[in-house]
Amino acid sequence: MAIRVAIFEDNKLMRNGFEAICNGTEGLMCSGAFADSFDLDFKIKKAAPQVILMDIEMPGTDGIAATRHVIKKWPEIKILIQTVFEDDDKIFKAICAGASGYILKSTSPARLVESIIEVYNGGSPMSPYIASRVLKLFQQFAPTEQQNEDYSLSSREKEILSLMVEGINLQLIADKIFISYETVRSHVKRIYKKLHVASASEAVAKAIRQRII
Amino acid sequence: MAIRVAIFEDNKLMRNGFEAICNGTEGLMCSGAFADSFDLDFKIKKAAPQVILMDIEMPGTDGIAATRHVIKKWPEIKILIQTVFEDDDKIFKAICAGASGYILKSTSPARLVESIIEVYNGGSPMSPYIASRVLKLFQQFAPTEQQNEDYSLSSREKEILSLMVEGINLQLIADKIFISYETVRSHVKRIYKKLHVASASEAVAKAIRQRII
DNA sequence: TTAAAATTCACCCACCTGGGGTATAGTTCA
DNA sequence: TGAACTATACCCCAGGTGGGTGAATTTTAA
Repeated sequence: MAIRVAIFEDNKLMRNGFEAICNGTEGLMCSGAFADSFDLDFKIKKAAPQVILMDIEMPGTDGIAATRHVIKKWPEIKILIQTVFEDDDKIFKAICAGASGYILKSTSPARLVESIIEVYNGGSPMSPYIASRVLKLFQQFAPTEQQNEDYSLSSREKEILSLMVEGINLQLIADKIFISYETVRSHVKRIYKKLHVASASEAVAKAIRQRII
Repeated sequence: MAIRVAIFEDNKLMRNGFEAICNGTEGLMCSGAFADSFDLDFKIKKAAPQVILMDIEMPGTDGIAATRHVIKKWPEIKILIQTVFEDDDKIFKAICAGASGYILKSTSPARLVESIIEVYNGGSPMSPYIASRVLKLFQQFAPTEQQNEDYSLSSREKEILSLMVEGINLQLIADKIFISYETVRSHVKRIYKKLHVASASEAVAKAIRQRII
């Protein structure tokens, strides 16, 4: 029994190309090729796909919202995102929406077919670059058991750093923890030295990324 | 120039097998094959690898701790974990330790070679099952799908914001993207309005937390 | 108990920043 | 074809920030 694949892709050339690839491959068949996500439910019901090849940029709801919607309604359908976007935000949102794989438009037809079969079998094909971005993001968000490089901030310093992360300015921090403005500045300067940074932005970025606070 | 690969694997048969595969492949060479991670630094210095094929179960410090150590000391070395373990905890720890890829022992020699080349080129090969586990874990740990407000930053604004996140000051940003200092300031002010913030730290914090860039 | 941190406070100075303007050229879209 | 937006650029000004230095007091660790 061939795997039923639905295609959402607004570019006609690509859509036809994907359709041809699917139908030309043993074990795959295209059960629907659509240019937009209007009437999404109707299209899904009609195509009854097991795998969806989903473009992100599309008329109607974009591919990520469509993914979220489909996964919620038909959790058994596997969705393979295929797009030109390689920015972290898109990757992140697509994964959170429940996509099973994420490949770039530059992927070869052979690899595309492989990927469709892989998602169908429960795997998660990703283009190499995407995979490395996912790992990077993962490292960022993981509840760090990683021994955070020890900058040996004192507790007061940590306290002040976390207030800085809130975006509170130094004068207000002083008021908040009942010490003088100049003292706050002393602490801040020491924090910069310990973190090897030279500005509030850098300190904040480092604090958040490395969960120092 | 062949990619220098070091192998850490306690099973002699497998170690010899991997070594043979590397040396038998155009573009790869095994610059060291070790059964344990004792004297790790010495072994790394001796082999001077660009990619390490790392087993998890090993005498001495286990492969994950070894990964953590090597990445910290030689961040440019790419580490490809190869193991029989497919449990979430191991996967999770390996990624957090800084591994670039994670493949199973069941991987074919051809795929193994591909994977080594992929990590060397900055990609992150993962066995299909591992990849799907990573996505699952990712969904678990991802900061709760706060409906990412759309701040509709222009691409220039995003570019500048991301430079700010790097901690680069406005003058240097101007130099870097070849526009005047005052123009950068104009952009920055507009960014602040769009993000409803009033300082660089706040903007950076918001950008990182909500992955706006 | 003595040395080393941590915490507190102050002053100086140059420069950066945030907020307020204004203005022009180019693009896009209705 | 205008309106809206974007990118570019400049001005002013008050106040914030980063860096340096110095010093007193308390807490912690050796």
